[in-house]
Amino acid sequence: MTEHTNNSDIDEELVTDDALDPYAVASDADHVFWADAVADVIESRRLGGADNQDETAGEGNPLVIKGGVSPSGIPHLGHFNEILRGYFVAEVLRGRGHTVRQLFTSDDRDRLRAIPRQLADTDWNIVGLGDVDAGALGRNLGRSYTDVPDPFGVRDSYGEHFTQLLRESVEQLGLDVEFVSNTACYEDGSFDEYIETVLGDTEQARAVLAAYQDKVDDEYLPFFASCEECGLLTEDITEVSVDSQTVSYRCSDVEAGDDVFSGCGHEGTISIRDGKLPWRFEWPAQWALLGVDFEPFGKDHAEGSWPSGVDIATHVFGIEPPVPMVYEWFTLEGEALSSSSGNVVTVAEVLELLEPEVLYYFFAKEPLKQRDFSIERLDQLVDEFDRFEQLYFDEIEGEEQEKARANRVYPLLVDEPRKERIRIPYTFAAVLGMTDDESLREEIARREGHIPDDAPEWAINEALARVERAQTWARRTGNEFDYELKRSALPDVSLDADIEAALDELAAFIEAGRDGEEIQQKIFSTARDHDIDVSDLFSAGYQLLFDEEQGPKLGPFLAKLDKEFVVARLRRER
RNA sequence: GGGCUGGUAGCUCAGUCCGGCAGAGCGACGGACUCUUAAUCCGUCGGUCGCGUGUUCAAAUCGCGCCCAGCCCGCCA
Repeated sequence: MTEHTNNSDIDEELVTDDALDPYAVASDADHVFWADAVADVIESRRLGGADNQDETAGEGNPLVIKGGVSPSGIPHLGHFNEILRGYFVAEVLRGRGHTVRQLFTSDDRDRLRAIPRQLADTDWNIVGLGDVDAGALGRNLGRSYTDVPDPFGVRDSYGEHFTQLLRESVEQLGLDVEFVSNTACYEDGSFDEYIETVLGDTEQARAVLAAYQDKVDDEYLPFFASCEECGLLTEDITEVSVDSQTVSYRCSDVEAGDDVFSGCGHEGTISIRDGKLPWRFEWPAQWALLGVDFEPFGKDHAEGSWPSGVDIATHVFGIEPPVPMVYEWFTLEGEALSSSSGNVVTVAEVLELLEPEVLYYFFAKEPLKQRDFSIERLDQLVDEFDRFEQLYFDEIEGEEQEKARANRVYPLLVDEPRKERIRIPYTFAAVLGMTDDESLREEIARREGHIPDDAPEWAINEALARVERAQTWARRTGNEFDYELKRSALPDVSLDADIEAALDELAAFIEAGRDGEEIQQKIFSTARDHDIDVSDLFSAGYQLLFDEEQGPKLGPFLAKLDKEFVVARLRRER
């Protein structure tokens, strides 16, 4: 039981109901996977009620899972909580025989409140404000995202641009999610009846909301109008006519949080389809319109919006609120994800670094724990996933609980569990990434025992695809795996005379045509013959090839490169 | 003022709901592999489980009180 507020006006029965406690829903001792606990609550709450005989949600009456965000800027990893948390619950429910629709509302009638420092263009290039007409965006502050022009001049609006980018990420993840535009719902009249309900009994609306917001007084009218003259979403509603579905307004300044947006002073009358409900009413109206059964949301909504939403759903719209779930926010490299500040990582970027199933795995972890997504330490996440996968296939030992968890969750991460799949350890894949020669990559991976002799072709191809990703990771982070063959120019290296003599001998040996093992042997014997430390000779080789102190197993690597280049390089000629 | 999460090995974390020998991966160190790779295999080191207190035969785990860190809400969405 959680007290959301100490305001005595609030309906005690509602807020003490565990099924409506967004912190309690996902915690259940009987399940190893949180989504199972959530599904239990959804079944008992939304299907098993006394006035509902349906035990299974079928085609005609599916369960509805929703998420949603404002299209305020670059869609980043954190936004995918709204989709992937719901996805796992949807999959669990489908596994129990229910039909489930997964929806995502783009809250695109919200106001543009701040200009992000970074934007992404139509092709996902991250650009700064200097690359767009920032002044034009600034003049549109306070207007709906769908009333702000697309800064890249391609799509109909700012809102549509960023919604489309989000949709592209969803498609990349192979998810089946129906997008709903809030603006479209206003424009086509879908919200009419809910607006009429709110504006038709403003006494009731005020009475309910007043328990949560002190600014609600006897004059308060819960509606924003889009000014005909300047487009500002103004809150100064002077008159409401439910019968004619119009509101009159004065375009006054708007204070929204810390921001103030100047109104033009225009007075006019508009259709209710040209305005919007305040968020506190709009959210429950979405539940009512779309029949939402479950909705995950960030902890920012847990204390204000959610309890008031429950109250409004129940007492204003007369519906059951959906089953809720709070998720904690991710950080990126320890810092808050933020579109506006530009500390973001996109799904497209992440998928260049790891397989989709690893990203799914990240989102399958406990929702209430704060987690850091660290690109610097991405190898740890991938290793963890690989281990999880091996637990599922009984390839390694593990504690009972983690095995149970792997058995339950792993099948939800992949299209189809395939025991024959091959995973090259991520950091080793990064080592392989130092050469662009694909046959050499495969040969080294085979030699090191990462690819079995009887491996199917598809498994080899998928395993080697990780090499590209790990290479991208190494280059992006500039870490210790970020080295590449310095083929075009001789690195600036100073070597002792005895080392140089050994290199010359090695070059002559290689020039005669030798295989990898022979060369490897020769490195050791040459070092002995010249009475130098073996590691110094290896180091000299790595410096000449990579400008690094260390590298891959040298003999086989040299053998795979073109002989002419290797000989010349060892002789420090080019 | 309120809420959430975390503090367990050098690092990242599991275990806490339901009390029963303190765990994993990585790193480090040592060794093996005719060979000092960043591979593979074997092994070793490493923890007053944030602090205090209560309950208990038994506490990382339950109760109470603290400390530290991060985040959210306090009327924007």
